[in-house]
Amino acid sequence: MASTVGARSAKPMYLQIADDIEEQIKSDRLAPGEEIPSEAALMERYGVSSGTVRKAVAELRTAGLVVTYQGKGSFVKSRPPVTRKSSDRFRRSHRRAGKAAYIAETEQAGVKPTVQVLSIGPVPAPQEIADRLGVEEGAKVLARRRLYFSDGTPTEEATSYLPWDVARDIPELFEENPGGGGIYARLEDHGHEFAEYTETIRARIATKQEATALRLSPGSPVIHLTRNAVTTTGRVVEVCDTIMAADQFVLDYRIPATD
Amino acid sequence: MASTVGARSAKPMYLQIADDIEEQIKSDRLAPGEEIPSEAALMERYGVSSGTVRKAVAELRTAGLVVTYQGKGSFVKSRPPVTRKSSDRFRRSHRRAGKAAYIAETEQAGVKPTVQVLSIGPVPAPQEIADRLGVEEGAKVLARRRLYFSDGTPTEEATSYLPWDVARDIPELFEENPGGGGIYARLEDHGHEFAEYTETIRARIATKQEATALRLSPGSPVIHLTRNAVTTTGRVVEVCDTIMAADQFVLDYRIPATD
DNA sequence: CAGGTAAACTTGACCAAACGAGCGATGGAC
DNA sequence: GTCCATCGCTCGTTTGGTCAAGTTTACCTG
Repeated sequence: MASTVGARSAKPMYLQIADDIEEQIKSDRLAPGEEIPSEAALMERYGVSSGTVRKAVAELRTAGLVVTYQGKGSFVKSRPPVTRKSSDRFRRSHRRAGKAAYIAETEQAGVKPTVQVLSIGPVPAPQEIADRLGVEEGAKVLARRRLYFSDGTPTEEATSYLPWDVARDIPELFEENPGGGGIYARLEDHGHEFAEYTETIRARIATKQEATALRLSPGSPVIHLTRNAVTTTGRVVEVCDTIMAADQFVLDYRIPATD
Repeated sequence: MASTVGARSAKPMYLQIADDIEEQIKSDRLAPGEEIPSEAALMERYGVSSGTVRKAVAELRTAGLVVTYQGKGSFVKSRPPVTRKSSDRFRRSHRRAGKAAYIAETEQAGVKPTVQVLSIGPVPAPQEIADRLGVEEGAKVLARRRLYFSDGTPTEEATSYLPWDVARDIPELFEENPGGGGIYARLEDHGHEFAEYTETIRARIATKQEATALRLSPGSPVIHLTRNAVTTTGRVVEVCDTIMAADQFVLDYRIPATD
């Protein structure tokens, strides 16, 4: 495979090299999981310095096309099955069938979902969470923090916050496995009938902590989704704060036409 | 302001310098729009080489905290008023009051919205659009491409696609200004009564073209939102494909609890 | 004062090199 | 066969530049 990059081109060398490799990835000449040429090989092939090939590889990382490991090399990112999160995942019928929302949503993606509970216990409510729950900032709330995996890859980190006066009456909420249908089923078992769920969506670049938790390259985008679970009395009995790897999810919503 | 960075620290110098500057930004010692020290000044202040300060500044760019112009310097990104897109923006009452959806949504953000029409005319329908409109790929559809600005800053690039047999009966759709209430009002005037809007949300890093159009730094995240406007007969009479600067928008959705 | 030009300043692309940290294969000792 | 040390390969951090491209400031002339 000869280099087709000319020194006379107006485009910077590092972009030309990145484009070449991107083209190979897009045309499957470099398959997902396959290693791209090492820095030394690229330096020789394109006749440029180490700094220039590093900048090219950094471009590919920024574009989300490769992932790099020190001492190993750079690999084409595999494109995982995408999970669609639709409104249907909160149907009571799923819960009655023993399925928590995350089970319902990953089933159609054909991936094996697992969940790792990171912590369960009382915390002081951060400002935004307190506002949403209608409690004082710093008030005691129950936090359930967990990491979701699809086919062994971490895709989502989520923390549910529940008002203490609601949580303390439901012992399953303090267990790693809250039982069939998840915590929403347990809340319903205790008389909290849901009227609606509101979701707030933001997107940004992952923080260092998030990138580590979700095994993302620095600079990767994440979706930040915050959900209120609202009962028929208008009370918010759970706020779920979620960070998701953006390339792993598609969110679907339906908005009825109203006057 | 003395440098507090020690050579014996385990953290790489470039990250320490980036953290220092980030701390100044976060504590408003460097205000939005203000210039951070030049590369030469940072080199002298921290006693490091140009490559190291450049790497530090690149970190800040990746984190979305600064924007850099060749020949000028690096500036703290201003944090613009955030526009919330909620379900309410599609209310018929807004349209009857002469407001298109984008007017309704920017009003509460206190920003001055403007729109620049980039092109209006027939195009062959791309695959995903064709699938959504229920036409053949490549079929003739009307495309209305525009750029939205808040307070003079581009925030969103949107293309509406309408089936040709629907569009050809509505002359206003071929004009830059389709009239009060926007194209949804014109579609309703012609008997297309809306039942619902479906929205599909993705997030990713902006392409080069998108970054240029929205004046974003390379590596900035965008929200990709695709909406179907569905009539009471179940027909999709418009697909709107939108790329939004992620830091400028918050999306709100309500999901009714159903069985 | 206004306009043009040159100099100074700033970032972008690129070079060449050194050393540290991490990974995996290989070979030798037990 | 297992374990450990060594070596070669790979990327991460850093140095110390040069030249190109863009912006701003200073100076000179009309």
